[in-house]
Amino acid sequence: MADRRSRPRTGLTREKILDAAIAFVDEHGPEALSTRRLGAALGVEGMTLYHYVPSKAVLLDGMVERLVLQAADEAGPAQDAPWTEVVRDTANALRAVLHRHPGMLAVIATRPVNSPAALVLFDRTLGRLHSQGVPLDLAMDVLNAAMTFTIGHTLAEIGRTPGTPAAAFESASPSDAGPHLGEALAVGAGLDFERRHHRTLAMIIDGYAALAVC
Amino acid sequence: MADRRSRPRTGLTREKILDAAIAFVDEHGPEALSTRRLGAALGVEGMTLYHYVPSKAVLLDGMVERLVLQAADEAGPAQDAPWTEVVRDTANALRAVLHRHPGMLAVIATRPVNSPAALVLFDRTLGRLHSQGVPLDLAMDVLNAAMTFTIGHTLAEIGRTPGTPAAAFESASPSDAGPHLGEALAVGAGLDFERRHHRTLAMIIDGYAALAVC
DNA sequence: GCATCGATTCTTACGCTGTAAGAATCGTGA
DNA sequence: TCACGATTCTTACAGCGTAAGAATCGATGC
Repeated sequence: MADRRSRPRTGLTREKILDAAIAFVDEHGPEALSTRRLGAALGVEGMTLYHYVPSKAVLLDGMVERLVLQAADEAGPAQDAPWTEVVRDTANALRAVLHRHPGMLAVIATRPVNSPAALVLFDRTLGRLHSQGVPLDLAMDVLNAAMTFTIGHTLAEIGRTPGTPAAAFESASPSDAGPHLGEALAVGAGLDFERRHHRTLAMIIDGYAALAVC
Repeated sequence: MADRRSRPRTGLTREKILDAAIAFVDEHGPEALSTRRLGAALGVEGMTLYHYVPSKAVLLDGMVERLVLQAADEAGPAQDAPWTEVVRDTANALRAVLHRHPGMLAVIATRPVNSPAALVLFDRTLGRLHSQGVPLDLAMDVLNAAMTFTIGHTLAEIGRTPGTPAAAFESASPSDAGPHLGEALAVGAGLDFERRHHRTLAMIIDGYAALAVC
């Protein structure tokens, strides 16, 4: 354990940098993230970060991976739950994490999740479904559908441009939205995103459950 | 019609700029789009664009709006089709447009679609569903679900980082992907994205159709 | 034809970005 | 104590978005 000759002077770590970067984009938006500003938030010059992370692209990938791992932890260790619950939990955990880190949505949407850790997680979930008799191709499809729907839905729910924190339709007043949309908004339709997500997710899962039985 | 005293010297137009910008991101990726480079592609200095578009943010919004209008045109004028067909056509048209302009995916995912034109279109589709007896809140939900799923699904399908044109799992060889994912890929599962999109979309639509009947 | 005017384009400049290269600094093992 | 290596900072460069103003061009009024 003495392979490191000297210790960091400020306790800086790749993980600390990634977490600080996630906190930073949550507070200031992804477009405000720069090496110099992130360094300043960590009490360090911008170039110092390059000793821990080779480039900004890798930094962003690391942030995404951190979120994916967090979502996986959250999905809970209900190892023997029926696969429909597994899929539902996974999607809900992803949604919860994205809600807790709204600044990361634009990042995760713009960047493929190809990190080894993410693949391992995906594979593990795939295995859970397969062990319960779900054919592999259906397992791939229902997982992919649940995740992609969740990301798309959360994208529509949480404002996407950093300056526009409101959801897609909340910012539109009923007056300028057109007759039908205006009426729907006046009734309050389309604003309970959690309920809508839950309902559509159930349709997807039920649909694949019916396929898996046949 | 003589309110304009002088004519543009290179035939430049807001629309031409937006189309050139879309073509540019399709070819070089969204991160390569800069005012100077886009100007060069149009045979003009970068600052010239600011005479037609007030900022890069507005430029990006305009590009997204152009795509939305294009998708609406594509959905076809089957005015009296059953609402399930309307939803399906709308989602498929969106998917087709996104496929034709892969560089725009990151842009459209990062930017809310709040333009007046987009709202008018959404309202019109909402009205089509409502006139066939679909309650407004269900119409909102099924449209939102179909669109968000389509965007999320296409995000997962088409590589997201500009340097990574491959789909999410195509780049992962079966060997390093884990046992189950590896087996699934070896069988070729999860690669026919069009079929998968179509199938899950049908589940969503059918699910809401069942709700609308009750 | 010529002058004029306004629309269009270009030039310059500023602070910001990511990051390459190398110098400076500090904690630790010998 | 000394030297080494890990860590941090300094400097520099090209490119970014864009503010401000100068230059240029085409159509119009005389």
